[in-house]
Amino acid sequence: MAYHHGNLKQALVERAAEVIAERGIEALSLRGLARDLGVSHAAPSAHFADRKALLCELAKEGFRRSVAAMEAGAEAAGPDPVARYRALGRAYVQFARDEPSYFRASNHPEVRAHDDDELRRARATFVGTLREGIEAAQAAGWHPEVGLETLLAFSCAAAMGVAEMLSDPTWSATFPTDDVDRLADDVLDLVVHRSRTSALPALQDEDAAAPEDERSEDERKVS
Amino acid sequence: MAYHHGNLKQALVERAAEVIAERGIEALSLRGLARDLGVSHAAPSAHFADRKALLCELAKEGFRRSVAAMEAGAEAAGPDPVARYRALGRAYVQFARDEPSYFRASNHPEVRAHDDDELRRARATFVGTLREGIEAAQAAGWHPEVGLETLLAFSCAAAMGVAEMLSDPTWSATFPTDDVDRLADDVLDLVVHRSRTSALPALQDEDAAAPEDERSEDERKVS
DNA sequence: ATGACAATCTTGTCGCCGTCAAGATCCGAG
DNA sequence: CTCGGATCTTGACGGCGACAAGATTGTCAT
Repeated sequence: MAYHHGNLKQALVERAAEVIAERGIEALSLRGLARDLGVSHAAPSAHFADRKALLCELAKEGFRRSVAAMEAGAEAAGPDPVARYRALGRAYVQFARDEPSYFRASNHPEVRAHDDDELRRARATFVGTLREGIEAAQAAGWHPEVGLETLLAFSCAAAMGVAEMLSDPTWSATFPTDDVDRLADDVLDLVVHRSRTSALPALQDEDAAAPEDERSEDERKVS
Repeated sequence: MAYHHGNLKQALVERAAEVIAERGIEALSLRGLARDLGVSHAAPSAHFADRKALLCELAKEGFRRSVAAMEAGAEAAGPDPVARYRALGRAYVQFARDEPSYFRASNHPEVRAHDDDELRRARATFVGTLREGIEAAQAAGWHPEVGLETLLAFSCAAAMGVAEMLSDPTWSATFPTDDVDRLADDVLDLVVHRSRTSALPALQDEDAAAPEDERSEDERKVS
């Protein structure tokens, strides 16, 4: 058996993701990881100064992956800026459910409080991705009456909230929902909901770009 | 000095809230609390089986206080159901900023995973408060085109997200905002944003309960 | 080759913490 | 008055984070 593990750092991160997925962040311990990987109890300290540093690494990877997922989702959504913006949120929710470990690490309060430049940059990249999507959507007529910063805060809050709820079995149990995907889409529709001052053409409508007149739309309501 | 502390249980909860506010949930330890209160290291075990039970108690108290704050906020908002619904969210955000300890305890992932009937009931009461507000608002014409469960999930997610962001200095730092109250109100306006299919009369109007005619409303929009 | 050097890993230790067990003290019901 | 339950103390055990000192390995200049 080799004295050197070879790639202990990456192995630690990967095993940590497994442990978090199985038993939660609180159950994560450097000693436990070392035991799982067959190295001595202090081996991780060569790669991570402390427990927080490991979680921080997970969180950074989480931001990277979520940004990648969001950009891929936007790309798959086609050219319409509002559809792309909506796809950002959809991809983020999907990411939270696909990779709960990295998602939870990114949003854990203990990690949030951790002061780390690289982490801050990763978080800023994430927010920047959202911001670009909002700017493009707004330039296309989405919510022109609201400031960018307000839309950004709203989008972040909504994305976090929806992702948190739908990726957490405890919350899912509170809402009796069999089809989580459907619920996610319905909630996202509310988030993206066009403002009445918006000059956007309807999604599956051909045109009717009447900027101030929306009476025809009011008709088809309640059913 | 009395052998009995007198009201150790409540003292533990209160001191725990202080510690959380000062140094975060992770810095909370039963032994530390016992030290602060001048009792032996195992004294807390008479009132709380383990650390989770203490956090769980904090969380329950948090749900109670947030519900009380929300009901008070709704009461102060007057009779209009949509205004009352909006006040629920406003009060919850305010609660998160006024009592960060109880708020954080209620939403901490470690506590969420804790299986406790009383906690579940407290959480259900919280969700129920929101649900009633939504039902009333929807009965008054707010978002008639969306299902109640969808609106509930959206409201919960938005409330959580906004409260989480605006009560956390790390997130506040990401958005350069001098006036948090203003931002909270603007974001909440987006959450409550009337649907274009809504038959609601305007907020500060006297009556005009025309059920099918809302052209006059479209004129004076958001401002 | 060889020796310096940094990276990596091991072993040992310390103190804090959660948790359990056993016993002491207090208080009220009978 | 005594009995029992609630409350608190003392003591002990193991797990964990953190630090220090030393062993092992690969690299690189000489």
